[in-house]
Amino acid sequence: MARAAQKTESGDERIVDRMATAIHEHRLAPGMKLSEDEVGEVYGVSRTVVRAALQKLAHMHLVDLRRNRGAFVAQPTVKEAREVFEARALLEPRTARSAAERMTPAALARLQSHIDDEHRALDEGDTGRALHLSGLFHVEIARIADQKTVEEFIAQLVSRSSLIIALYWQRRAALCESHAHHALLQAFAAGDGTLAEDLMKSHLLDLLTSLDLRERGSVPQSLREALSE
Amino acid sequence: MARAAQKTESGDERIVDRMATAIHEHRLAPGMKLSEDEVGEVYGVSRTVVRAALQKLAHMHLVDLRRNRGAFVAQPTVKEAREVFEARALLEPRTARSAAERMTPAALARLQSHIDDEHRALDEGDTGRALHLSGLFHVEIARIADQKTVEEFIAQLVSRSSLIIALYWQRRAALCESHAHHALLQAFAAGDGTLAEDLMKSHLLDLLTSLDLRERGSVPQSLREALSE
DNA sequence: GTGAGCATGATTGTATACGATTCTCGCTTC
DNA sequence: GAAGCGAGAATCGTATACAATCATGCTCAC
Repeated sequence: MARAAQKTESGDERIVDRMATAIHEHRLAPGMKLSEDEVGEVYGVSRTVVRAALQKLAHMHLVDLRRNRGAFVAQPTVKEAREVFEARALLEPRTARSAAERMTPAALARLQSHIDDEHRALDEGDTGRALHLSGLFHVEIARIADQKTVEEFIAQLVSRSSLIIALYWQRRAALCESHAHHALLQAFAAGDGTLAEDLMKSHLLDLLTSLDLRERGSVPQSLREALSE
Repeated sequence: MARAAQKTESGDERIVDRMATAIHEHRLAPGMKLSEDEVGEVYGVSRTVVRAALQKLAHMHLVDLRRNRGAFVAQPTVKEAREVFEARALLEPRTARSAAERMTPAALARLQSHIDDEHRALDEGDTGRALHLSGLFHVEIARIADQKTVEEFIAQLVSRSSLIIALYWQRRAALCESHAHHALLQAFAAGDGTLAEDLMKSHLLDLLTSLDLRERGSVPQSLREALSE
């Protein structure tokens, strides 16, 4: 997970990466059915490896595996959405502080390039990809903090945030995000851990308030789903 | 994960539970090879379901999956051990506070019964089982806090702590743990969130200092392993 | 016309089979 | 005698086949 591109990427890992990216970029919508045969045909592999990939995605809470029913792109509930951001609030601010204290010029450059990529994607109108890159910014911070364990948690939470945003986003201004990231970058450049921690805290709060988390569940895509739970 | 015993537990889940328990209770030692054929024979299932189970255990960092080499009970490094306890320090104190604020008589009783079970196991000399139950105490707190997302993370970290303790434990006095848990219980009973948070913080610190985390790797179990890395 | 019951098709769960990679161990060679 | 090498065995990775479960649409009774 989040490891540098390993040349011999075991079959299913390739599929996990591509499907995860598709979900992050909102090309696979929440609730969509992921038939094993269909996925296998797309990637030219058998159901065996598809099942392994789907299981890994299920562990990340990106897909929902229902016994004897199949795999579906996850549909986080309002409660789950809140919990994800509460968990992020516990983990990320302190991690940002650690990152600031361990910052190096090379790491700073990587963060800057993430922001640049994000802006470029935004200019090209590819908001899905911009969102994905925006998430990677957060994961990169955890990596710089040299906390692999926390990094994995954050990576998972960022992933799930993608789905949450797809379902509950209400505000148009995606620009504020870039501003927040830019401010963080400056704190990192200054090596100001306290500032970085505070900025991250308010950035997450800002993200949370930009969601419409009034109890209503998601807009059911079919009558069946509206009644099934 | 951590769900109430579902009657129709999909084949591999049964194996995951039993193997995880075996690892938690230190019946499966770190570094031990887990041959797919062998495991399948033990549980009377085919390699297909064994592979699924091993994959899930790998996601929890309880087993280490090496491509074309097989599955092994994980051997956390010193660095990993530190990271796990740092992550716990980020998550658990605040979660304990939440739990204290949401405490109910029924939840309090469940915690008490956990402690009782732990003492009983200790009296019977089953330190492995006592350790396992001691971990479940922490997970139960997260459940009471009604934070499923954080609960899953804590469950994983507690699991990994089991392996870490198996490798790096140096202090005999397992009793201090029970004392800490008892003190926590009283804070919960009083509904004192601040106290619970502080107690949890120092409890985790105490756990950490009871480990011998000087750089030395693990004691290799075979000459081969001593030389392989 | 409506609703229950059943048969059929589709999809997942599990087992088995085969090819690929790694490990073992005896043999050759220096 | 020790190091390098290669054939055989063991183990893993993937594909395929079959069994179990669920969804769909029909028939038929009311």
